[in-house]
Amino acid sequence: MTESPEPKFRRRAEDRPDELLDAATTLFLEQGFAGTTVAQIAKRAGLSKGAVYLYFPSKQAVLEGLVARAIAPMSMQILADVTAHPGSVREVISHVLTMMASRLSDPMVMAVPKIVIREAVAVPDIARMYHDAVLAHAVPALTAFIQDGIDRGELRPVDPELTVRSVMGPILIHVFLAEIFAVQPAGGLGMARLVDNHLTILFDGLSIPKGAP
Amino acid sequence: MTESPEPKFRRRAEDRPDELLDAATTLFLEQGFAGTTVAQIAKRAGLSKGAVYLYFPSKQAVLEGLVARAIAPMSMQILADVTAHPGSVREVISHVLTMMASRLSDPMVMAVPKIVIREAVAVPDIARMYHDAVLAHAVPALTAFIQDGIDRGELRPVDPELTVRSVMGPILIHVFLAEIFAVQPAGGLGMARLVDNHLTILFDGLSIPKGAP
Amino acid sequence: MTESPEPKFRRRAEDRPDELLDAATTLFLEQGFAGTTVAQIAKRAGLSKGAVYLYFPSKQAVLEGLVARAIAPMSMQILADVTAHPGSVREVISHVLTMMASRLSDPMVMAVPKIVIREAVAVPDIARMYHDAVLAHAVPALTAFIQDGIDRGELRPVDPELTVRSVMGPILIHVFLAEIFAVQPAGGLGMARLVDNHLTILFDGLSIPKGAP
Amino acid sequence: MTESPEPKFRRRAEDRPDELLDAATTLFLEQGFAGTTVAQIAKRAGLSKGAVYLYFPSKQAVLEGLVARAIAPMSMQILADVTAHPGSVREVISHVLTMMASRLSDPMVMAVPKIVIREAVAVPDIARMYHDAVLAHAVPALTAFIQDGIDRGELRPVDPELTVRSVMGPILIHVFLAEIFAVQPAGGLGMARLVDNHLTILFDGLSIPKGAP
DNA sequence: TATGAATGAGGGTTCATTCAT
DNA sequence: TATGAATGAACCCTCATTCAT
Repeated sequence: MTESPEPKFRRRAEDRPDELLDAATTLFLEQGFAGTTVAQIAKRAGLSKGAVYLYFPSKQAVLEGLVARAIAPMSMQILADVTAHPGSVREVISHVLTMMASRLSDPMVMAVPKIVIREAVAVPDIARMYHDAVLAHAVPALTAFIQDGIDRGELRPVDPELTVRSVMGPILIHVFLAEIFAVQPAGGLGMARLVDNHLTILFDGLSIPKGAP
Repeated sequence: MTESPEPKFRRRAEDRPDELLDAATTLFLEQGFAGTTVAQIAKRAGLSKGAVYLYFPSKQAVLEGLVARAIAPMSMQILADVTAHPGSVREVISHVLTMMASRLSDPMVMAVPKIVIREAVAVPDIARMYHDAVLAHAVPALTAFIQDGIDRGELRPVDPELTVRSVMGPILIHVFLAEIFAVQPAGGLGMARLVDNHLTILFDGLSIPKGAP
Repeated sequence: MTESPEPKFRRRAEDRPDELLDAATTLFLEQGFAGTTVAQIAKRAGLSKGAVYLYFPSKQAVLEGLVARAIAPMSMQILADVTAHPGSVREVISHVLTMMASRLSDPMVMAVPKIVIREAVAVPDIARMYHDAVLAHAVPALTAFIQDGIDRGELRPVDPELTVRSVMGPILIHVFLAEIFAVQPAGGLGMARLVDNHLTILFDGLSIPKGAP
Repeated sequence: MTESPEPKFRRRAEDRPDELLDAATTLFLEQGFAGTTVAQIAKRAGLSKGAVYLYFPSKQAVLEGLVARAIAPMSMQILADVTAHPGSVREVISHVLTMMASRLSDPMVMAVPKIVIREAVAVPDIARMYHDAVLAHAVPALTAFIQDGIDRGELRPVDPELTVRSVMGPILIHVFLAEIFAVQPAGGLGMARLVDNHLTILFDGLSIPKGAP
């Protein structure tokens, strides 16, 4: 085979879809789906406008593709975190939240859920994709995990399905407040401190124990 | 003939803006801002397209107007709830969350925050409006309230600012899961049960007290 | 009779058309016909938009009305100046040009011809109106007057019709250069100086007479 | 088959801008800028409406482009005519006026100044463009040329700046009378006769010399 | 594979004109 | 006579998509 092994200035065609998805993710995040033109995506990916249609049949397909690409690993991760519990409930949840917090701190990871939330109304497909691939797995897994903790006598006998909201909610709201409304605590995002504070409340409660001195 | 059956024109319509805002709220919610045309808004409000511009200088002004209209009462309510605390911290927070839960169950009340979250990226003005009018008041008020509880020895010495996330997060995430991804517990939305479950965890913690039999 | 004899704040209805025409003249001059809205005219005349249509059937009718109003006196004046010649050709033309120069220096007098020239292309009616009322009288009158001068031996045997251009052209171009392109001589408009200079050339020629010492 | 009969698309069309400018010139002339739609321009140039925006960012840019295109050669020509004077003042001016008259007789040449005069109010940019590119060069050049003639003793000691009006005015007014008001001498436009008549008056004056028999 | 000229439908906005009051 | 809310027809401009090369 005569062709140069590493052509510097020609990307390999099979990288193109990913490059387009990267470009689109950034742009959809910054400007919204409707506010982003195909030309902008193409330019940012270093292609011509027409070439985008060689890889995706429509602009909406780019959006769906970007969600699909992000979903797989995310779904895996959460399940892995929850399923493999090598310790007490508190230790596992502590680990899951810490992992989640660190991942959500990465703007590129946050990007896709934010886009999904924004565009779900107009493109119901992607809401369903996200639901089916992420939530439909993660929420039941967490629910089962909490049920397990109750069954084993580690946790108070709460409603496990509703308790999932208590476990995840504070972390998610923290991130959304910061991302959407730029509402941050005095000292910066401080995800570690947040997780700490949240875990204390989550397991020990806000109230000072009656019997304490 | 006692009254004209269908007046083609309505004159001196000082409630036209409100009718337009109602129409726009529904449509923005269902189709997004970009996906809604001025003609649709007009039609739903029973006007011609051009008449919209008698009341709002632009489509974006309709969006801003709709947010502005919703903001005032919302901001008042939250503050009123938090400021007037006629009981223990637990009682007040219980009351606040119950109120909030009941209000968020009303689709027309949820509509505006959902629209704001969706459109905040593309129209930063409305994110700022919402922040300034609602969050900038509510979050500090809650923070101060929690600090107060700590000072009075009712609450564990947590970080009050971060704790606000623990107080509100679960309720908000519950609603969002339901609204955006149609994720609901087995028995329906069940806001009352959610608040109950959350309050138990929030104040008493998930863990079963050590000293318990 | 109880009503006040001089109602201060109610203009008499018969003044309305003139007030509208005044307003329109200023606005058309500043912004062009297409660039002026009926609402602007109404506002400037102190009426409501709808009231304009009580006096003029259309926006274009306002334009035509404004031209018609200005045409009558202008046409009279020129004819009077030319027809009644109480002196030599040079004296009469000197007088006509001086009169014309002084009138053209008045912005409100210049306004209408400027508007006509601008809008004549799009609204052929007003070109014809202006032509019929002003030019169709003034040009032949001047032509006849020059022919007369030739017949009486006062003027060189030139083509009288073409000579009208030589008589009027310099003055008109001077004004247009100033009005449209803001091209003025060093010392300001200087209409008197222009007329002087022009008359000298017009009657004596630029060339220095051969027989002069 | 030697050639495709009617190519639906034309590619790599670097003369599209010129075709658009030609189309726009005709239409602006006939209907005015405001009275011409982008669709009309496109249709006349054989393009779709949207394609116009591939070549010009706005309708106004088309207007400016059309003026810019016409300005360059016009400015050059006038300067060349005036600067290179290979003869007496009378010979040069005779040549300049003849040239000018012949050029102004071409409707496509007259088109641009007419458009500029019409639209200068609404789009002040083009008045300035025209002034800077054409008048700011031509008027001073003519002024200097006349001053030169005076200095060399060929011309009467007139005001050279004002005299420019006397030189050019009659020709310009002749054209404008014809173009705008369809006022023509009995025998048609007759530019040659006009220039002749005007030159005689300009250099020798209307008056019959005193000393003549 | 890649380009970019070209299309054409559609949206926001303006405004002359009408009409109920 | 006077108002000004309301209409509806355009118009400018954008942009996803197509297609000849």
